This record gives sequence, C-alpha cells and structure tokens, in this order.
Amino acid sequence: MKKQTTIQDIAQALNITASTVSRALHDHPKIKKSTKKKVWDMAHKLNYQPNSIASSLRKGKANTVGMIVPRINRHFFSNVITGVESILNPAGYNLIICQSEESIEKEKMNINTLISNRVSGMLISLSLETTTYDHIEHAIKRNIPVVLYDRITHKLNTCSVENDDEKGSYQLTKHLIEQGYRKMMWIGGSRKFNTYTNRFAGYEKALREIGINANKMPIFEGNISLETAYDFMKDFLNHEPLPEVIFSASDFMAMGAIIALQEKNLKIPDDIAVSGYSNEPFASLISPKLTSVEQFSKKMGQESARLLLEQIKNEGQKQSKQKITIEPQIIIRESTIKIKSE
Amino acid sequence: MKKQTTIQDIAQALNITASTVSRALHDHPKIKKSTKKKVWDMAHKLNYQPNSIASSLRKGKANTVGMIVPRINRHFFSNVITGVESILNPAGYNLIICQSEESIEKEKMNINTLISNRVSGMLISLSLETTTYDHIEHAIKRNIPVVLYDRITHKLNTCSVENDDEKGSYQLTKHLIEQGYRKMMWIGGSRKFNTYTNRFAGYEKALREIGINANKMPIFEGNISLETAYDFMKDFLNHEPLPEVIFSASDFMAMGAIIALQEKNLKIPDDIAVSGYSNEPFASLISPKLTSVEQFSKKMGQESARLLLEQIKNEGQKQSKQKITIEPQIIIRESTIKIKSE
DNA sequence: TTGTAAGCGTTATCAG
DNA sequence: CTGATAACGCTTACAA
Repeated sequence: MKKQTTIQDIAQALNITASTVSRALHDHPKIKKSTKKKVWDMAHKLNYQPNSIASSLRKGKANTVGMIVPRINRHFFSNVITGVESILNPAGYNLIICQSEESIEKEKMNINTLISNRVSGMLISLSLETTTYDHIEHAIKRNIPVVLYDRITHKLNTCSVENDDEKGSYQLTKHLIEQGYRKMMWIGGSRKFNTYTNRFAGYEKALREIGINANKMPIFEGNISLETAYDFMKDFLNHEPLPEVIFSASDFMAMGAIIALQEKNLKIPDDIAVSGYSNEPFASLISPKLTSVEQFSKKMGQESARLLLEQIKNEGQKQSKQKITIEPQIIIRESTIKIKSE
Repeated sequence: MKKQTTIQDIAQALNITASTVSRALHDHPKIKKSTKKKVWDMAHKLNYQPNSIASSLRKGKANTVGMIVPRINRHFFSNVITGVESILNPAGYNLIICQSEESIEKEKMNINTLISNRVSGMLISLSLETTTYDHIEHAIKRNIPVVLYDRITHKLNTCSVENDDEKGSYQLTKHLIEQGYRKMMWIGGSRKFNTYTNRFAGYEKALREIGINANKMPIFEGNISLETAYDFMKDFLNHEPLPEVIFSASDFMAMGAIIALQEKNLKIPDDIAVSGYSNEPFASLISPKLTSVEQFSKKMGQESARLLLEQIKNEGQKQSKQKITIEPQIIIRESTIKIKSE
C-alpha cells in the first residue's frame, strides 16, 4: 500500500503541529479561522482522508455499529436494515452486518467479531436456535449498548423493539369472525418460537371470545416455507373435511396452501378463505389478493437504531431499558372477503 | 467503557512479554507449545478479545471489505450480499455495507467512508446517476482493490462481474419467436442505463434475425416500477392495437402490465402474452406464472468476492483485471406459452 | 490560539 | 524460542 497522507504531512507542509491540524479538521472553536482554512486547503491538496482506524483506537471505540440478522435476504430483515441505516448513517455511524443463519454458534462468533471491532453498539435479532444468552450478556458486561429487535427475549435487561404479533393475529382473527367464518384451521411455524406462540395466542384469544376452542380445530406446524405448506395441504385435502378459512401465520405458507387448493379447483375465498402474515410483496400481486398483516419493518429498524443511539450517547449512565412495540396493521384483501350477495 | 484486557495484561500475568503473547495467539511456529497453552488459557481466563482496530492500525489495513449497493432491500442485491458474505466471512473478512440510493453524491461519500475505514477492498455497483468515475479512480489510486459488479463500466481498469443481459434477452426473444409471436412490444427502464440498453439489444438482435425491426414496434421506457407500467398500459389499451406479446425488461413492470390487462378482462397468454426479467420471487406465484430470466444473483456475489480476495492477496503485483460474465437462464412459464391445440 | 508529549493495543524488526 | 523497542495515525491533557 502506498503511503497515505496523514495529519503529520499536513502539519509539516504548513509548519504547524499535528494537534493543530487535528483540531482544525474538527472545527475546534479555539482555532483561528485563517488556520482552519489553510489546513482545509492543504488537506484537500494532499488528498487527505482521515484514518478512522487510528481515531477509533485512540478513542477506544469505533464509529461503527454491529448488526446481527438471521438472514439478510429476507424481505423483512432487509427492510429493517434499510430503516437502521436511515438513522445511523446521518448520525455518522457505519454498519457491520453479520448473519447468524439461524445458528447460535454463528451468533456467538458474530458477537466476538463485533466486540473485536469495538463497535459502539449492537443490534441483535436472535437466531431460532438461541435459548441461552451468555454470549449476549458477554457483550453487555463489556458495556456495549445492545438493542434486541424482532426476535427478542425478556430474560435480558436490554432495550428491545418487537412486533405485537399477538395483536396482529387477534385483529386478523376478529376480521375473519366478522366475515362469518367459524370453522378455522391454523398453519404456521413451530410454536417453539416466540413469533408463532404469540401469533397463535392472538388467534386463540379472538376465538375464545366467541366460545370457540382453537385447539379443537386443525393445527399444522412446520417449516416456514411454501413447499412445506403445499405438501401438507395436498395431503390434508385427501382425508380431512375442508375448514371455512385457513389462518396462516406466514405468507409463504399461505401461498403454498393456496396453490394446493387451486390445484383441487377450489375457489378462494368462495370455497375456502386464506389469510397470511407479514405482507410480503407478492401478497398484493397474486390472485386472489392475499389478506395479511403489515409489520412496518423499516420502522422497526428506525426505532431500534434510535434506541441504540440514545444508549450510546448516555454511555455509562444507568437508564431504564426501553421496550418498544410496533403496532401491526391488518391488510384486508380479496382472499378473506365473503361475497355478501350470496 | 470498562478497561478491556489486552495482550499486555496477559503478558504481565504470565511474566512474559506482549510480543510472545501476540505470537502465541497467532500460533507462531517458533513458540513453545507449553507457552502457547499457558497464553491461551490465560487469555480465556481474563476474557480476552483481540482488538482488531489496533491490529488494523498497525498493519495499515483492516480485515474489512466495503460494499456499495444501490439499495439493500431489493431482492436482487440482498442476494448478491448473501453470496459475498458466503465467501468473505470464511476468509476472515467483515463486510461494511453502504447504500448509494442511486445517488452519485452518496456514492462518493460512501467511498470516502470506506477509504477512511481502510477497507482491504471494495465491491461496487454503480448508482443509476453515475456517469463519471473520478471517485472510483480515487480509491484505485490508493491501491485499494476494486471489483465492480452488476452495474459496471468498462471505462475503468478494474475487475468486474456482470450479467449477460443481452444474451438473456436474446434467448427469451427467441423463445417468443418460436412460440409464434411476431407483433411485440417492449417495456423497460430507461435505456440510458446499461442494463436496459443491453436487454434491448438482445431483443432487437433476435428480431432482426427474422427480419423484424424492433424499433418499428411500440417501445415504452419509464421508471422500473409496477405503478409506472400499470398507468402506461391502462392508457395504451385505450387507443392502440394490442400486440401479441409484451416483452418487459422487468418483472415489476410486467406485473403492472398484467394487472392492467386483466382489468380489461384480457386473458394471458391467450389474448396477449407477457414476459418479465430477473425472476422475482413472485414470478412463480402469480397466475399465470410469469416467464422470466434468472440472474443467479447469489453466484454473482460469490464471484465478485472471489475476484476481490484474489486481488487482495496479490496486492501490489500487477495482474490483468478479470471480467466475469454470469450466464442468465430463461425460465419459461405459463405467461408466454401458446396453447398448441388451438 | 497553538505546541508538547503521551498513549490507544498491536505487530514487525532486530537482537539475543 | 523469547525479549526489547519502535511505530501505525490520531486525540487530548497540559503547558505556553
């Protein structure tokens, strides 16, 4: 690597000292305007780029924030990232993004990497495997501000930002009830995971209010993928009576079910209604348009970043750890609207 | 921030010097096994985390790669990122991701940030606005290895990885011709941008081979969005004769057109066929399933990362800058298949 | 308003 | 096989 110009070089060229240059570049109030201008011009002339590594070392902390995300190429998470960047970049921070790929081992490695890089803070969404939290406490003990988002735990004393899955699910189920549907069926990811426990809780609650026991109606848990739901549904249709509506806790699973249903020439919503969750881009594009729940993922990113910045600023000072809940919004589309004139 | 343990602390605790500790931690061959073990144990006991900032400063370079992406929450780009990480992480590099948001100003700022962070290399996809390249040469002059991907230019002497858009488009048009379609129509993004110039070139070429002039058939250029295409198509249908097929250089625009067509009760592909480009997740989910072109975005990320690592290793040594082309694959689905038995 | 000098935690080099 | 020392580029008390 060719030698880069440093503040020393600028200082030499102007016959002043490095400290003056440093101060001038940071617009220190006690430096003469004329000096600042000289320094600035020379910096420009010598093509100076500050070395933030040196600066970080000196300050014991980098202008960098670490973010752990289960998978970056999921629509939901990449939108969270967009939200995070929209807050962090203007505040002068860079993002190092790490993927846990749903593995707790990778998550631990990610945290170590971020600690080694002396990030100013961490934004973490837990992997599905994560049930112990030593590695996260590890970071907290080092006084690194941590904000958990989306996949959170309440067992740690951290800030957190989560979706109100129970509420979204509750409201969506209420909508289905209002449409007159009673015989329902649940499909979703494993209820080992908070997300699906919560979504199921909302579903159950809304049904309980009208005296229906969700657990006495069909329930399918599996991988959150189109294929899993398709395979299950194809089989289900062969030997089980059709419910009036399928409540899917995932848009992809809803899609899998829809394909299986359409292959059997069942009309949606006339023969059977289907709802999804998380409002994937395709939800409004397929036919029929899929009723779903919008999660405001970008907003989740922004709120998380905001909380993190607050903590970074109030460094050291003990403060209560805020918990933010993002309100979901149900998006009613064709797939669950009962044709009234029938 | 609480004081973190350093190699000095380990050294003191063991009555040896920091350099020995450093060497032991890096498994230097000339350090006694017993010493290594002592050091390793003590590091563990004191909860040591290497300070990569200090290491980077000393080495003049960070174990970090910078990546500039127009927008992170696009399916295509988030898949490229996944590919990049899959190569870079195992090689011990972290990714700093910056978004240009299609603005050359932001792109310049991004490059400066990355230079300041002394990244070992950069992966860059140009913003749509970018037509001058001083800022990129700026990085190259500093001997920072650069790989351009997807949105590239040949005006710079860099490695690059691009899609063979012309070929994808050519093959898709050939397929349309084979299906018997002749009256075509082009919709796509502005041909100011390479991507669309190339896709148009393939379309034009295939048609020229059978004596048809693409420029004498309807052409629409606009924002690459569902809405733009929808609005255009709705209007178009009011006063222009229907072509046999719409060649859309974007899946989203194809989708917009499809919605407008379906609102007029036109059957696809019976009344009019439609093809898209880039095989978005929804392409196989909508009805009819959309013919499109798969671009292997993850592979593009992997190839880019591979090229970058090579350059980082051969640092300094002049070597020819490799240009890689990723072959696309046309995915024929319902939306362009002419029912033979008619 | 500017200069002096020390130090952030590592690692490369030289010496033993 | 290990130690001593300097240096990476910047910031910040403290001094002037």
